[in-house]
Amino acid sequence: MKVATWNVNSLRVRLAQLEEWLGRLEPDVLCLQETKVRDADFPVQAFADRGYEVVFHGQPSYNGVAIAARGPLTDVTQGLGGFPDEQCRALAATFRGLRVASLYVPNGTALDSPRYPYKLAWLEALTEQSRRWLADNPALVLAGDFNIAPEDRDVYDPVAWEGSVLVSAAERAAFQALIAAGFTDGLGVLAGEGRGYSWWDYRAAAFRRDLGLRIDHILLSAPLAARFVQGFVDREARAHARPSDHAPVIIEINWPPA
DNA sequence: ATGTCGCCGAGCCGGCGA
Repeated sequence: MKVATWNVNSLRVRLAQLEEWLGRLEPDVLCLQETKVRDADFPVQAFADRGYEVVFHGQPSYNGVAIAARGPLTDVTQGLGGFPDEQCRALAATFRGLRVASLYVPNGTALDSPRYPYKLAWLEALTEQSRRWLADNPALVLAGDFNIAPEDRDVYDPVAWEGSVLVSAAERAAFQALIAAGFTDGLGVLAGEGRGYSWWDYRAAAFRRDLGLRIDHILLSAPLAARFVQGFVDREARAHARPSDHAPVIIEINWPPA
């Protein structure tokens, strides 16, 4: 089974690219972030035409998450339990026995911004919710834009970025606390090849110069980590005309068990 | 390094968030 995640930075703008991408990569499940579309305006038909069911949790202008799959999605839940949030950043569903969560972790803006403690609180709520999800179904995938580069080697210039949002010690500790709840960072276990950046700023020709960060992740619970086959960042999508600033991450796992 | 996008409300630009 192929599981993918992509922060599309506006589904409406990226829809044609996404349709083309579905045909090229053929994921079985795809988590989307920053759809920026109201539920009433969600382009359900475009997914149906490609053979995908889709569930979504959106709002105007900002945020918005969705999950598309080649088959029925059940037990759909929005948000993180016990963490009231006006922002649409979390959505979970079950597909072929696999529990999948599409996550758009708050950016945080800067360490002195009020959005920074919100980000840390959100991550703590995610870890708590992940424990509950695992208790219900040990086959769990957390996929999305985590807005955290876990290690210095996930940053093009760690010295320049030291201490800033996306790499700060508190964010990395929160990420490790989530991992410690029972996950493996799908591409994070890879070295060199395969462990590419997933986001490049639109400014300063960052993609052309490969000034990127690895902030989009697919976390696998233990039973799934044992079934990991391969994975990569699809840089081709970032090289497309009028791209999202994020590239998709896709992994293959041996699922369902034979 | 403040250079790019996408969103919105109200235009044909400016503020906001990433």
